[in-house]
Amino acid sequence: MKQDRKSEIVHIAAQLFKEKGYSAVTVRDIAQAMDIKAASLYNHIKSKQEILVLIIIAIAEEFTQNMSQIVNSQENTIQKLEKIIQLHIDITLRDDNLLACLNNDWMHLENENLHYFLKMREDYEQNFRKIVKTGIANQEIKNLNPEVIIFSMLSTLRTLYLWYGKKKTINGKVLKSNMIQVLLTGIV
Amino acid sequence: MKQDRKSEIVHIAAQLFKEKGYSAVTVRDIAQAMDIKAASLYNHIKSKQEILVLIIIAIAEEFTQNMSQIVNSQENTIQKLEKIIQLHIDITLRDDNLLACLNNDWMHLENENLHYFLKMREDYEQNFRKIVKTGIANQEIKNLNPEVIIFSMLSTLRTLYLWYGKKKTINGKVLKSNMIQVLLTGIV
DNA sequence: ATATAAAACTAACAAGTGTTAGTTAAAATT
DNA sequence: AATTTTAACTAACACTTGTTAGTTTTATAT
Repeated sequence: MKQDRKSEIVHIAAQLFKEKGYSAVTVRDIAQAMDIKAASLYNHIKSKQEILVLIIIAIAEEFTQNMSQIVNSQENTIQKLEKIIQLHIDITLRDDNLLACLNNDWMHLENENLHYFLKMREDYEQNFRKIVKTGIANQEIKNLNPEVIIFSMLSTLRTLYLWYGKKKTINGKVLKSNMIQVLLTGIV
Repeated sequence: MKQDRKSEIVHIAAQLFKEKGYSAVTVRDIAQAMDIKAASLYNHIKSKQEILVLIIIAIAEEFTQNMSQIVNSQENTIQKLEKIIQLHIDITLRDDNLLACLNNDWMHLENENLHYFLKMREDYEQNFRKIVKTGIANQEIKNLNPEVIIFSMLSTLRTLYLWYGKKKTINGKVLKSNMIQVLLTGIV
């Protein structure tokens, strides 16, 4: 089936992009990794750029949609933050290569796709900010600079793929409970 | 003086590398940003690669040296962790472009420089690990998975430049105290 | 078995890559 | 003022880039 081969290209490309970045990976590199010639890729994809779009946009939409559900739910702030941690862990464990690519290569998206991505990213952070500020107002979390809180949590969650790549031993549940403790209740 | 022009190239290149990554920036891009022709760059530098080396290695050595002092000092674990936070904040506020480049483009270093960098990075993390494990043994910090603690702190500190780029308003001291609170004592 | 579609191939393109050679203008030193 | 050094320039190189055209092989459907 056609979709299979295309998806194969996307996943192999994502792995290469993770290692060297979008710009440093040539279509000939991707073809070689699939054991075909570069021109043959174009039976399945429209351009190198299309590969990048397929990698990034789907995952970005998944984050956006889940965040929207979380922020609109009836749970308290702590539960919402735990759900966010869970979301990042789930996607990282499932698709760490795609996620690496989203994190490192989004700026090579072009035109509408770049704008669409940036809009989603902005919305995501805005929702995060809303949760944190509500939590501070409710005295569910400490009255610290919300931007520092958001940035600290997000940078850890966003780069989880870096660390998961090395230590695939730890299982999802243990990871989640450790992350929640470290990120929410601190280490001291 | 010759060194001035060379350093100018390095800093302008670092800014471009931060925006698009090492591979996506051409020597013609760098030249244009300096308002000269690409070939003229080669009166000052040996190669594009040399620029990358100059950007990354000096800062990596600065981290290595400071970490070595911290780990060998007589202070307690909390004080050591605070010193590490301080170190990252100081370098970020001073050289955020160089730091961005170190974080994103280190994999484009070649041969000995790549190995040298990776060795420094490994040593840095090893020293961090030692501090954390000692802190757990002394019951100065909670008995959580040390890798999760290290990863969480490091990913926040390493990507500080991302966030500082947007909000240059916050001053160093306030930033430091907020970071210490968030990273060490948690938000709940 | 034959016709159709899918997916590989070879060959080539135009544009862009880092870099070198040789030359000229500007600055610093004698 | 003459000379040397520094740093810019133009022109070109060999190679790599993403992509297209046209063709052949492989798999699917009739």
